Amino acid sequence: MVLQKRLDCGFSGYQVPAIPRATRSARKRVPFRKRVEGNQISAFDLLAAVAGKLLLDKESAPATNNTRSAEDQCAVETNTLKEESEDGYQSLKLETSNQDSANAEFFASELVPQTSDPNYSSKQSPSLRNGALVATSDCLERFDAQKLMNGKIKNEIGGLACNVETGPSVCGTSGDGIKTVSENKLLTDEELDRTGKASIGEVADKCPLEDAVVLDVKPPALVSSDTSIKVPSCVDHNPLVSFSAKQDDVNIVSRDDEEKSSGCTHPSPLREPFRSTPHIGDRRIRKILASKYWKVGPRSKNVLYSKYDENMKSGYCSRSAYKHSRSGRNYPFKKRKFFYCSSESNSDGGTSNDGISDSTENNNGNNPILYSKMHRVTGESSSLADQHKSFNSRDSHVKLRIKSFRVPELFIEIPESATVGSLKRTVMEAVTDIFGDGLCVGVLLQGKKVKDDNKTLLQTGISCDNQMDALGFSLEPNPSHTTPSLFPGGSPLKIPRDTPLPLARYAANPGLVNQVTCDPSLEPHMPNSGNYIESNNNCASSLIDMFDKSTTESTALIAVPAMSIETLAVVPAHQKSKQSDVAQRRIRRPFSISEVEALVQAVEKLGTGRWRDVKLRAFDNAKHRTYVDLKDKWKTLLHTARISPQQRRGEPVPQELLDRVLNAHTYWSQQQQSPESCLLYHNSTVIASSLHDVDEKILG
DNA sequence: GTTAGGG
DNA sequence: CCCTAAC
Repeated sequence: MVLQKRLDCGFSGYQVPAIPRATRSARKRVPFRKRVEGNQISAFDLLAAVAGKLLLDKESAPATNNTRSAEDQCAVETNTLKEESEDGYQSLKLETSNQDSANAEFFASELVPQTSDPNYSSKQSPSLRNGALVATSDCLERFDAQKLMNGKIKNEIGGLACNVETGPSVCGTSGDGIKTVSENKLLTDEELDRTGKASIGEVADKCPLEDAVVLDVKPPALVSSDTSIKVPSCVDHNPLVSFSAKQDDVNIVSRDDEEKSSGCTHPSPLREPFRSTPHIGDRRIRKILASKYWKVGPRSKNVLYSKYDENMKSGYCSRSAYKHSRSGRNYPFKKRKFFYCSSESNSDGGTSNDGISDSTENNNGNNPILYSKMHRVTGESSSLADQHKSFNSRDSHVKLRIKSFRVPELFIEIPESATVGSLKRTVMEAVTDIFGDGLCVGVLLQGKKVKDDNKTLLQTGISCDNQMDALGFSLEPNPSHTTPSLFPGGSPLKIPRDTPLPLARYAANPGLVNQVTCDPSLEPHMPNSGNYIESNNNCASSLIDMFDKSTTESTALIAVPAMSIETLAVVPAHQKSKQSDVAQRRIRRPFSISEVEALVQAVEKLGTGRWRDVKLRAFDNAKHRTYVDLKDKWKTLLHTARISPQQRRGEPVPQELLDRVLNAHTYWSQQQQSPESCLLYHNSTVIASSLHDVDEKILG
């Protein structure tokens, strides 16, 4: 049979924007909308997702009206970089960045000390516990919700790690309006003007809370590299609110390759919103997202594998994730039904994720209006507020700038015959899956994960004086599923099984015929005529093994990690054991045509019932295929062969192979019953060709 | 450890 | 793919 040749592409990142080079050079802004319509892969979606994610936590941000001032409008710049990875694969790096730091800034708001009071925490959205990083970009505001929705954002997420670099530091006291020095001169007056127009109120109006609820929009995941987002510190996470900006306002700015250094992307999970502080950090930090290896479970025909970063291993994996992932794929953002500790958090208007608050010059966090609003909205307890206040007054701000987010490396294998469109869809799906549901941000200080969300930055050691290089951020799975640490007193680990967890499944579009697999280093392989699925298997297996390894070792799952390692660490022994008891379900790896070919050939020769031999003969090198798998596959092949083509799903198996399956099955069935019929059978011209090996063997 | 079959 | 009974 003819197998399609596949192309393997390694993606170290996605370049969001496909902004025309020329444009970029010119540093012009490209209307967001335009880009979207441009059928770009979704830079838009990606951005939206990212932005949304960062900005909102729908769950956590129920009702906030506040938004960031219009002034905060930010432009997202995109940078397209092409990289050549070591393995020779082409890597596409998608980076978006805000062009104007002045316009878009990503600030890390201080963490608000939280009380240990369980009640308190329960009220908060899980993500809120600490300072939230909220990044809101004006530009993103509007499109966000809808776009995001359209963007199919999925729940599960892998972890991303990013490093924060210290950017040009701007230190200011809380009182200072922190004005970021714009590195870019890109903004035009007009732009600036525009930016300034939107008022908070307007924004709020635009984004009614209800909408958010109704839509159940998930915070988009984010990711854009080099994107600086300014978020009012007081901004709620309410997606709607955040995205209230007009579309017009949203611009993608292409930026020159000036700052390519940033290859990082980082996500900021909204899940853990920080209570944004009115103050803005003094420093601007550039976060670099280190790409990790993400592993993606195969979906239907297409399989995307991404490497998961070791860091990510930290354990964001969960078996449950796998199962959930199936359902997780619904794009319409489902409202997350379950909140970790309390469902209240959802309704809690107070929730705000503010991790990074965007501050404009005005809002430095000092903006009284925003401030008050924030409190009101968040509904923080007075005590908390007080703490907050005091904290702020004496504390200097740490200003963080996220330079870029880097999408985890993904490897895609797709037939040459696949269309570009299918490739795009596949990639898009992979990306949306990854960012899909929410990401939470993990903070790493000098390589160590900062677990205590209640500690202040100061207490944690993150201060203006610190080397920001030591600060890193990682993307973690949605906290709502995992954030035990947030509830010191409670038992975090309850992960309700019945609760629909967002899953992440990186499945390729079902409609696609492409098979995406991993293997960067391998050349496209053709099935061998021999029984062995040689290189093919080897490659695949090696990759898979790698995946498996990382998965098991790290405990991190590809898709939706249920919890982080740390989380696990704090889990009670019994719970832990419980988890460990449940072996992780293996990732689904659809059989390729070449594998089917090999299987059929082996079975024709060896017969059914000798799966171990079949395994050794044809899949000895495919470590991930057990004889049970082969047996099961044969079973399904047989079933497939017996049903009408219309009823078949998945990557179509050549009829020829199916015919051989039926013939072999018939033949061997007869063999078992009456060995004598063997000869008779062999004479049959129908199977003769396919069974000639068998003949030889038998006859010989 | 394999096989076979249901889930 | 998982789980298990049966061998």
